[in-house]
Amino acid sequence: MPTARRQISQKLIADEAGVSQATVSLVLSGRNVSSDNTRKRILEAAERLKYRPNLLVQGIQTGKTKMIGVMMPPYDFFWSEILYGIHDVLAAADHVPIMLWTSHRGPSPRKRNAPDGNELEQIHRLIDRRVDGVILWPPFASLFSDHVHEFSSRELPIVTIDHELPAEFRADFVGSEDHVGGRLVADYLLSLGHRRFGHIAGSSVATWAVQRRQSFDETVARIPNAKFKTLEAPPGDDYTLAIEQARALLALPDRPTAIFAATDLYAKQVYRAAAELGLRVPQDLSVVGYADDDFAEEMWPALTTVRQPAYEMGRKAAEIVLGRSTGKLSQKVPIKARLPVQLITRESAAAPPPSSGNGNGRAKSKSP
Amino acid sequence: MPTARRQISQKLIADEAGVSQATVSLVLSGRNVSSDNTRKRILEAAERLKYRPNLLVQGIQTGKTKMIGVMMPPYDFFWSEILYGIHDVLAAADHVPIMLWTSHRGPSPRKRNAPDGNELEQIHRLIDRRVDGVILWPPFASLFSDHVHEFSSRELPIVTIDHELPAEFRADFVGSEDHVGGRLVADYLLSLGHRRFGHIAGSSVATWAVQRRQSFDETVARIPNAKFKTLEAPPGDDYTLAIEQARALLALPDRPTAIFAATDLYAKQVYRAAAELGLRVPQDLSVVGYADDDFAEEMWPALTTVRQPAYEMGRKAAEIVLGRSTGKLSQKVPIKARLPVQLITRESAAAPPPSSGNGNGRAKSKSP
DNA sequence: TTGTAGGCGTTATCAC
DNA sequence: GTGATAACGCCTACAA
Repeated sequence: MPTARRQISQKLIADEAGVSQATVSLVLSGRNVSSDNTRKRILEAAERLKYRPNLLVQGIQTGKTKMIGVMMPPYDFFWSEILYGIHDVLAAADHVPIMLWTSHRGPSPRKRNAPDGNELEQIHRLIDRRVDGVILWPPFASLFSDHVHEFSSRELPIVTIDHELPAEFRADFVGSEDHVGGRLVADYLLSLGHRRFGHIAGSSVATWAVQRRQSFDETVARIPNAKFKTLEAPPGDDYTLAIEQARALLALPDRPTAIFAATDLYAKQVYRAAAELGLRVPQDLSVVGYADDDFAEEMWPALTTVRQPAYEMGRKAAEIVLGRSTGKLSQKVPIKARLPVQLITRESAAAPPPSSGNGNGRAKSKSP
Repeated sequence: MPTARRQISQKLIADEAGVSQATVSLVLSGRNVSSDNTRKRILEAAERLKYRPNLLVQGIQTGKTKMIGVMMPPYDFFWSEILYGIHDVLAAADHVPIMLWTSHRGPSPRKRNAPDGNELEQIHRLIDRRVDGVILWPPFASLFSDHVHEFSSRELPIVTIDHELPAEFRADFVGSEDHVGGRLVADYLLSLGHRRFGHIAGSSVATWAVQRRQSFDETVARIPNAKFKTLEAPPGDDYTLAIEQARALLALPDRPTAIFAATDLYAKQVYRAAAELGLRVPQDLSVVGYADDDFAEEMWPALTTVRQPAYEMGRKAAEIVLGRSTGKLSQKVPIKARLPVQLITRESAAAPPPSSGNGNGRAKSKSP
């Protein structure tokens, strides 16, 4: 009968097997080719006692906790997919994610996405538990980069997703080809005959947003008679703002015939604003989103959008933190991984209405 | 210049402040009203050195890691809401969730939800890190209840959501009024005039499914001339099966005029099956879902469904584990918390078609 | 191959 | 109030 509420330790196994605790440690960790005899006794005792190693102790001993801080909420389909990717890679490597975030809720009318002022505390919760590295989602990385110094000053591996941190942080990055995505959309809309564009760009401090915007704008700007109007959002809650921006774009004197929304969530708001004005998508207004969220193909009409390989992005991010943590990834200069994107053509974009006074369909698009 | 790669410890602070390490411990943990003098010196030194406590050590000392195992994926909107609830309560209590699960992906055509055979390993990852308690989602709790013994035998607090474990596990439970939800749906459909029902019930081993089914069936069975056909799913992947079940129900000789889907996901499949047959919802077929997932109101037509207070359920679950872990919750008998549900009436249910040969609208529903 | 002993960064129990 | 000193459970030389 073991004393009181004591854990089942290697010491216990040692006693059972008649060896020293050190030997148990060696055998259980497989670092030692002990004699088959003692080895067997130890293994059996461990089995019998249902021994389980204490990774806390291992952590303070080895400096590795096999825990990764993941500051990212299950915000929507896209981010959940990324979480799946992270999870799978970590689990396969015998690591676990500690998932934290700093806003109370997610998107959709029922949710909010406001910072709650506890960013520093959350960071400290990770540091105090000595995670081996962290993965950060864009709003956090962009809004609270000061706090991120808490990580970098302790030389914790950092990977950001969809937002590049300044070089001083020495953070790795995983994203998708945002600089390609904007161009894909622009080319597509131009080829349909559109010449007046609106763009709901998202936060001006988020690199994913900036790059989508730039590549879109640049591509459109090359066409002589094309016009475009871009609306940015201030850092912070951009979702509720999107509906107002959509209304603003549609109220323009020279109303755009196509709107590029930098996320599918924004696109949804564009649909609403269009409906308010009795504009039909795509007959009166073409809309293109970004991300290929799960609801995109069920929107009505189904949303044309740019698909990012979310699950793979999550995997990649996890692989990088693990690589940094274990030292297997030695490349000094921060990694900037960009996975390929793909235009998913559905039903929300078509040729502009004939009366629109600019481009009017593929056939005539070359004769201004 | 501190030696090598040593952590900033209480010992260091002690040296800086000219006191013993023990005193530092007392002051930092606020367990002691030291003289204002030393207290100040210690606090300043800690600040200067950017000291951060090591919760790993604290964990092996106190037996509390302030980490909660959350075996639940960001499966969809509903489960993400629950995760938000859990997260918020844990964070407020200075705890963190370790989120793990055992299937590779979630729902939707792009996802799967099959067990991956790593359930035991995942459980051990939590135990090895000495979490203070665990929260389990239904598929896990119902499919792998054997493994759950790993927790209960170590007397770890267990809270299951939406699925009640047998008494031997001494597990607490949080759910919603599934026994009310089924009745709400039945009453509503009956009042519309329906008399022939189909029910896609989900797994027969999940208590949420069983209770929704029972309360639905019982309510319908009270009506003399009402018929109903219920299809269950075997344990495991029920999502891909739902479309087939929907087809089967609609192929019945006496085709149901209303189908109650035990989840919104199933309801979506019913829409598909109906579309395949050219049946219109709700004119030819009424459909009611369950959960009020985020896509429910955007389905076409908008889905009538039963809303569960997901976020609150998550909060409740976290409050219970915390209560158990800290001992503040002393009630011996397992808690069974059921939060209220609410019928959300939208557009997917209406009176049955006149030609349906059974009930035909509210007006005549009382004269058979 | 196996045992001894020191240390990891705390908390906890005593004395002083 | 404060300081030794012993745990906590394990890893890691270093010895034997």
